[in-house]
Amino acid sequence: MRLSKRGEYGLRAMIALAEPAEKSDAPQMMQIKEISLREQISPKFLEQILLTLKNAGLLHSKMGVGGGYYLARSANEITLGQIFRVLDGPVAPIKCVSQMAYEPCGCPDEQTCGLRLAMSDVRNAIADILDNTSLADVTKRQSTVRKKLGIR
Amino acid sequence: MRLSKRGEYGLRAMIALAEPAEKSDAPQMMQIKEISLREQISPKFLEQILLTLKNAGLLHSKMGVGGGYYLARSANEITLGQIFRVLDGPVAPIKCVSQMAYEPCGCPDEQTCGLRLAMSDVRNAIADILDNTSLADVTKRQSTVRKKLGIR
DNA sequence: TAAAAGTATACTAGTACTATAGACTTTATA
DNA sequence: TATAAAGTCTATAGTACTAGTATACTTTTA
Repeated sequence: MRLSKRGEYGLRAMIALAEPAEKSDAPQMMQIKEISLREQISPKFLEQILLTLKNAGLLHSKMGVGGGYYLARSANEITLGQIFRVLDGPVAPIKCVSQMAYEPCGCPDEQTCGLRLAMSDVRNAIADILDNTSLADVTKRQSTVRKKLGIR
Repeated sequence: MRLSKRGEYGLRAMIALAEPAEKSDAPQMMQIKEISLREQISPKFLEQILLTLKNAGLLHSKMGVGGGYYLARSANEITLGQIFRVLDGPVAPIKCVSQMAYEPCGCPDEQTCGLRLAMSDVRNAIADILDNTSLADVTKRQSTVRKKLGIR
């Protein structure tokens, strides 16, 4: 049940972009280099990932000097589920329970397949979290934890 | 978030072995060939999978003529989580939230890493289902569905 | 017009996945 | 006691995927 590096890096980058800049509440524009440095990700690899996210409509970019990437929508309108699916594909552990990419899995009778029933529960549990957690939720939670620990 | 074929086949096989035989309530002994035929799995591949499950202590076997595989414990003492972990490894989507195979994931500060907090929720949701669903639960649910649909 | 920054593809080394093959061991039974 | 049925064990092969590099190109600003 693994999140790929692409997925991990993409999620980290999106969270970084969702963090409000110091003193300001506006989401920031950041450059590949900035993010790659801060999150310790190979800049060339990150480049690909951000491009994918951009082509999927989750990021916008500005080319040229002083350019960079920024969120296409506000942080509370982008969910972890959206990002995950772009980079890592369907959430479902097995195709026959996928909402976004259903395919029969070859069991004799799908309706009564016990594995399918159980995996369907798993899919729903994962999707429930990922689709109901926005980037804003994540950054909010981060700063709550920081405050509680007295950090920064 | 995918279940591998090994995991899928292994789970299917274990469920098949947990289904009580006709008229009897005792869990059955089945041969590789039987299971592979019934579940449409390459017998040689299934062989490996069952061996792994046996070496992990979830199955017992009888060699020689009239031999086969049978569950090492009763169906309500074997959970989907146990089977999953043997065949597909840790449940956690990212190593830094794994209970069974923790490893740092390289974020600057683990305590306040937003991705980690979210993925921890996901891990717990998956583990909660997998570790609290026994083979007996699965077969019970299967037969309930069958009854409701008036099948068999 | 030069440099900064994103865009787009192609490529590659390594690893994991999904099997397949073959030789070996154990057991029942004719 | 020989034979066949059945599990055991290890090696290997083809393919796909992963993670990352490389390179050439376009856009924008100063």
